[in-house]
Amino acid sequence: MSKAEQTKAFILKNTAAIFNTKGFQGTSLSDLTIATGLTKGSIYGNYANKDEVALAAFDYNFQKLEELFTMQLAKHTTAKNKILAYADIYDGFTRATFPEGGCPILNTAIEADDTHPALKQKAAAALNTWKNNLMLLIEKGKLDKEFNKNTDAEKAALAIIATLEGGLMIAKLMGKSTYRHAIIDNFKTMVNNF
Amino acid sequence: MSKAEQTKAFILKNTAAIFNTKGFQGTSLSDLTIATGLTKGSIYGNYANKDEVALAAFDYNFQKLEELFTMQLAKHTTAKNKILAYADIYDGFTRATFPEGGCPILNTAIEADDTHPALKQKAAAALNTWKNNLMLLIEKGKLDKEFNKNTDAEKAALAIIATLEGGLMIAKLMGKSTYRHAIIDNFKTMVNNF
DNA sequence: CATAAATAATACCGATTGGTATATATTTGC
DNA sequence: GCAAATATATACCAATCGGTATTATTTATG
Repeated sequence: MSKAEQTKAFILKNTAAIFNTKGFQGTSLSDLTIATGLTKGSIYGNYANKDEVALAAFDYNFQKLEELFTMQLAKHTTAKNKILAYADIYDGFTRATFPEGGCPILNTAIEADDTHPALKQKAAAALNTWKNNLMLLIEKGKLDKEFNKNTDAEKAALAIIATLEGGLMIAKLMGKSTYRHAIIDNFKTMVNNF
Repeated sequence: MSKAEQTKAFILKNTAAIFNTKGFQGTSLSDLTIATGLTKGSIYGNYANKDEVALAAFDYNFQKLEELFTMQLAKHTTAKNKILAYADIYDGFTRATFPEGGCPILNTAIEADDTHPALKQKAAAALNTWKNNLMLLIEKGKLDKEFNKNTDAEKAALAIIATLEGGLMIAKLMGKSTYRHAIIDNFKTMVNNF
């Protein structure tokens, strides 16, 4: 890895969480220089502008999320249990393993949908990836007789994402663990009914 | 209504949608002067600072949302049908009746949860109001034998909000009407199982 | 109609914004 | 180990940020 590649990675590692917490608009160039210890000149030597850093930061954050998903899902063998594992992941969004600032897809979707087409597209692509992975799991579950053969995989995948993201928003906003548990319970019931 | 009260209302009417679309950080004082045709001096004569305008704008947006809810729910008599009416409201979030920029609770929750305690608190209070209204409806539905007497009203209310808000995010991000319909279908199924 | 009080416009403030041209280090290949 | 290429820091830019003191203009009142 060349020096430039190292620095680019170093910048992402130290700023991705800031973008996910403060948002694109809320993150300033000086936030980036403070977090990295680098100067503006150095950052702009590696990225063309703030947009490029933000887009790369989104990729970084989404990749971390995917790694977390992969790791947690690997603990289970059946399709249904793998899907139920999302409950544990989102239930534990306060833990260090979960990206700081919450779900990057949700955060980016809400901030960028009316203001930043490039970021919006990134979020949309990420959500689509997630949806497709869920659909594959659901189809597998149908083959293994864990889910009803009449279950619409796409519909189910979208319902899962909506429940998790909406639930995450509520849990983070209200800070009540009873709410979080209630939502998780409902999620499990839903999955068990597929 | 005094001149000052008129101007304050005028400012809100012309800027609330901007805050809901661009967010608090994304909305500048000059956005406000352009949208109102007033000068900075005039705006700061009616509001102490940008925060005060933003907080009032949230109240304005949430009130509009409540009016929309009230109007649509009034079209139905039974508790279950009133709850199902939320599907139509959120399904039609692209229509002029729905606040421009999406759901103010969702938008504010995501932007402010880690950055702006006062706005976060407004969003939390709004969500709590909504949750309580839903719980009353669910309890009524239980009395009227529309819902199972074992249904946990709070759990059900939280599930409704999570599904709607998560679904709204997906629908707005992806822009696919089939996704929107799939989420609405799932919502209806969920409510029918309460 | 005159006057006082309330409201809005003007003109300004320092700080910060994202961004760049240039100079200085630091790597890298030979 | 020395050049050439690369990477980082310095110093600067105009524009905009949120905010304010002061002046001008309305508006209400006696």
